[in-house]
Amino acid sequence: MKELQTYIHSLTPFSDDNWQHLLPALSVQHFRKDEFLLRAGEVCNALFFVSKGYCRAFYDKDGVDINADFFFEQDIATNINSYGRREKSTFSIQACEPLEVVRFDRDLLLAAAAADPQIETLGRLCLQRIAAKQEKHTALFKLMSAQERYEYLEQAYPEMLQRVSLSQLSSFLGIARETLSRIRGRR
Amino acid sequence: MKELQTYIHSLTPFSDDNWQHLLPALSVQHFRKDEFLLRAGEVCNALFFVSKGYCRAFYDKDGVDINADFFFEQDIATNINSYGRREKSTFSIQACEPLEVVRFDRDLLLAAAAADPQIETLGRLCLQRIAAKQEKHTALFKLMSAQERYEYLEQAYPEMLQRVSLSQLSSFLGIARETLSRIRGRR
DNA sequence: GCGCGTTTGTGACGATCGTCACAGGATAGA
DNA sequence: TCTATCCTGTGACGATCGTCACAAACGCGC
Repeated sequence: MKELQTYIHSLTPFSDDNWQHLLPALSVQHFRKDEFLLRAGEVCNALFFVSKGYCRAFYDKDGVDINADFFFEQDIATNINSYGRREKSTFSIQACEPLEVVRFDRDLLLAAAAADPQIETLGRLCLQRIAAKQEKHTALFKLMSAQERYEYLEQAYPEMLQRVSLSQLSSFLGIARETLSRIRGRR
Repeated sequence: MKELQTYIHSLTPFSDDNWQHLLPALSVQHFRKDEFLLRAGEVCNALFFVSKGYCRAFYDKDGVDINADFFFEQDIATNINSYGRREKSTFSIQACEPLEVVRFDRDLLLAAAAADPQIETLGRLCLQRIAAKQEKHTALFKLMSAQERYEYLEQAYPEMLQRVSLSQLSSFLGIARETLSRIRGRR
């Protein structure tokens, strides 16, 4: 919870009163490694603020995992298409380590936002972050080769390389595990 | 303006009163083909709702245009990273046809949203749309080969193939113009 | 320290895709 | 109608990357 408060204050002014309005929508949850926060096929009814550990979003492509995204401390994990449009999720979200999150329940959050505009603002700013992250990530694939994508990650998000295994990273970068191993080798 | 009203009503209930609050932030603008809505290096101070025509967002990679996105009628064009975080834009936005847009001025919009929560809600919903579009587009590159990406576009956004030239489409799909020509050829 | 499962490295080979070069079509303006 | 320009198709070739197979390294529990 403390981490969340810090995060919120970094985004927008937020009084105790605002916090009291928000609180009913929140719950702290714990997941063991490999447990699911969201399963493909379900409709996503929550945002998950990561306070400890990390998780991944991944597609199942013909029985093979393809990682869409990783969410570390202070990231917000969700499926926007599912959360926003009430569609079935096309990917799953799963803990990669013992995980602690603050869950934002969608219905309760909407009620809180209707009662307190500052919460609506917070929601908008979170979405801005999420959209910005996506915008950057998509650019990787348009502008860079496999090797360049890896090198970009190396300098822009070095912590990710420390925490995520090569096999998991490869599909996130859209390349084969073997290719990533070779890219890393020649340096 | 009419198109914008229809669009807004499709997102959220919006009274005349809300509209009056929003109006000062809006202006209708016209661009000739090839004119710029935003240039790389500038900070993005507006959202652009496309009412007629279409435009593109593109990166300059070593002097070559790489299309990041296309925005058609009822789309909202902007650079989220620049608009949200006040960073210099890494891409430009340019009219591909004679273009009519409704410009949302950032400062005036923030003021309007502070005065009227329903405008804040509208902003959140627009961002949700933008993020959802990005989420889907990124998935293309992780899950599909060049040919599959083209075929996906063919069935999911057939209008795009009608309006955008093959050369422009190719960089959007992350493939060479020649390759796209061949993909289209074998069918 | 030993064994077992998981992760990473490597070799061989083929498929896909990008690059360069050029030719044929389409389009618009004089 | 003629020409200049832009867009699209196509051939040849090489680079990159994926796939399959297997070996080496690592981590973890006993």
